[in-house]
Amino acid sequence: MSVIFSRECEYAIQALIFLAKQERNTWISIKDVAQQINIPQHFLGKIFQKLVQKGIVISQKGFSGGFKLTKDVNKISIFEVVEAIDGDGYRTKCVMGFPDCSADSPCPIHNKWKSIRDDFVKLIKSKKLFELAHEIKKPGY
Amino acid sequence: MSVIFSRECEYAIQALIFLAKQERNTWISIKDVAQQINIPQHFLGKIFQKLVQKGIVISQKGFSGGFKLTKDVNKISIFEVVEAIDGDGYRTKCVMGFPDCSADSPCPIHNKWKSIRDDFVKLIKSKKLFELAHEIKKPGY
DNA sequence: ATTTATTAAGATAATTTTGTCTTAATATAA
DNA sequence: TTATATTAAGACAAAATTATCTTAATAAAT
Ligand code: SF4
Ligand code: SF4
Repeated sequence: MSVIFSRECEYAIQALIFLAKQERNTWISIKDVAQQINIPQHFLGKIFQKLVQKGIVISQKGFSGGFKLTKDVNKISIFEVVEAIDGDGYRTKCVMGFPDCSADSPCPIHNKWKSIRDDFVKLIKSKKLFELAHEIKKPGY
Repeated sequence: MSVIFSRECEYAIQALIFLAKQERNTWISIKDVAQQINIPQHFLGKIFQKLVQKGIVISQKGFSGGFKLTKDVNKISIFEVVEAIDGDGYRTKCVMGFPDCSADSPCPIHNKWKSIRDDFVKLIKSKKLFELAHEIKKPGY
């Protein structure tokens, strides 16, 4: 199992960090991305389709087409990517899986959990692709 | 998708909180637990098998058999339950899914993430079934 | 125009997770 | 000793997630 994000979402983040490292205003093909960061090509294709729909990347069909980011790399946060792919479940649902609990009479872990969760959301909102692209050192990046 | 723990693990936590609410030293049947907290009976059966193997509950076959907690309710933490069912992946793997990253040269989110994660582990280590059983108010509990 | 490299999209498949069914073993009660 | 209620265990099934394959649409280069 993954930690918090789905596999799909993890791939999205990794792929966008890769895109953010490339020269701006050039079309990068799925094939390139998938090969370089070593994730399944066609699965990534579908992920990119979602990201196009959400306005995070733009696509160009045909010869020497591909994808590029719509906004500047310092305007796209991890949070945005997660919302686009996984939605908000990770920050709205009960961590112990209790259904129908809206914390009107919170259990002994709720408030602390909420604070931890909020810290996490703050973290991924603050971190932009820019920073990660700049600093991350992985094989192929 | 669940938040952090697998469904299986969420069920385990819920079931053990239920057990912790029952009178000590009485055998509680899977059927009772499953019906009361509204989770699949046979799935819960397998979960309890794992918990028996890990020494968190003890089982008694046959007529008027069932399960009960081995230790006292204030000695079993959520952390213990999670380790038994989900293992340690949630606190050891990369949150963005990068393989082969042991944070020797940490990326811009690693340290903050680590600190948040450690807070969470501390939280679930500190909360015992006792507290939750005592305070949680859910239908059927 | 034709070829080629690409995304888009849908069908299919594999894997993992979750859930159900069935039978055997076992312990109690009658 | 027989009937009954239970866990144990394994087979099976359904659903969700992840991954692959195929074809169509499209755009550029020749
Ligand atoms: S109060 Fe407790 S049980 Fe309810 S949603 Fe919050 S963490 Fe879950
Ligand atoms: S340093 Fe960054 S990429 Fe590496 S494990 Fe930590 S969070 Fe993941």
